[in-house]
Amino acid sequence: MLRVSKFTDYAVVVLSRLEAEGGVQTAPGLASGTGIAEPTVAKVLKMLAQSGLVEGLRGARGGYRLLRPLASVALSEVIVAMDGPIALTACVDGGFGLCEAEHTCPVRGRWDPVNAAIRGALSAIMVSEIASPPAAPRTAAATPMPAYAAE
Amino acid sequence: MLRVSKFTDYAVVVLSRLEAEGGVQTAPGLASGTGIAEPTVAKVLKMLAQSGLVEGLRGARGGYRLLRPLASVALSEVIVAMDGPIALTACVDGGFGLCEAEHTCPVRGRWDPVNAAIRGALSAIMVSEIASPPAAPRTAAATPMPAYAAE
DNA sequence: TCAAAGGGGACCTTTTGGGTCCGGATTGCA
DNA sequence: TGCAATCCGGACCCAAAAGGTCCCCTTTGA
Repeated sequence: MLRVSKFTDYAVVVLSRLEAEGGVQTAPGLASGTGIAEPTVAKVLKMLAQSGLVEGLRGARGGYRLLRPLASVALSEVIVAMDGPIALTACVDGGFGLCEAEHTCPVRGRWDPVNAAIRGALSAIMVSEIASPPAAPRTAAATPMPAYAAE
Repeated sequence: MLRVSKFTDYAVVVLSRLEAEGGVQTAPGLASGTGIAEPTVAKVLKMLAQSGLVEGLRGARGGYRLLRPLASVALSEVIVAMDGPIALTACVDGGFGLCEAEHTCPVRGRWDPVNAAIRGALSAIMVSEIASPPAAPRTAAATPMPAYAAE
């Protein structure tokens, strides 16, 4: 249903905890602090480290450290780190040979502006805006939300 | 990976075909015209009919008819019709009792502005913009697209 | 030298998306 | 009046991906 993976959700929670505590935190410590199972937290942190959002420090007294303040980390970066590149359809930017109805498909390549719009929207939101519990009251729903049939 | 279902893709193709041909089209006819398997097309059309985007005419000489021009149908409507409501996370607008770490989770309810932003972006794009093959050249990438690591 | 921690996989389980099929209801046409 | 075409609403099944766990190796401070 057009949703991000749970890992993205976890990542935001873990990042939030990392910034709240400050300094170097261990994976088990973050697990108990967030209530997420430890192996899962470890996996999330590994992925975040590979994307350069956190830094892993090995050895005894090691742990993970935030590399950038969450106010400068766009939500899209976290999503890309956890879920891979943001593309709403399988036909991304004109790949060939994958779609059998390639010659008849009138939609080829036309999803690009849609992807761009989504990326833009997610790049405008910083992780700190959804992570900080006692944060400044953000103007909720800056974008006009049309009235959908709430299923 | 933050993508819509194939059904949404199919729906856009079918709607496009429906508008291109005009009048009443049968499900088998649309299937052969689009290259999509017939049962799948039928399923897509059923869902579109339930959402009021097309109308099903029963009996012999029946078929499906477009109810509104695609230029007035927002892409978000199609996505909602096929994939259900647009909500990036499971915790939608403060549901209770589902998340075990409910009391410790610092992110509760804070995804709402994100959802709103996505909805807004998808509501601004009309189906005709991605459906029509010889359409007017739309200003691609109206939103600044940050440079991601293309995986 | 040892223990605490991250690194990088392989592996398994569950969910769900994607697709097919069937019987029933409706309606135009011969 | 019967028949055939067509939509309607499910149930059902399969495969792929997500979600989660575990193991062993490397690194490093005490």
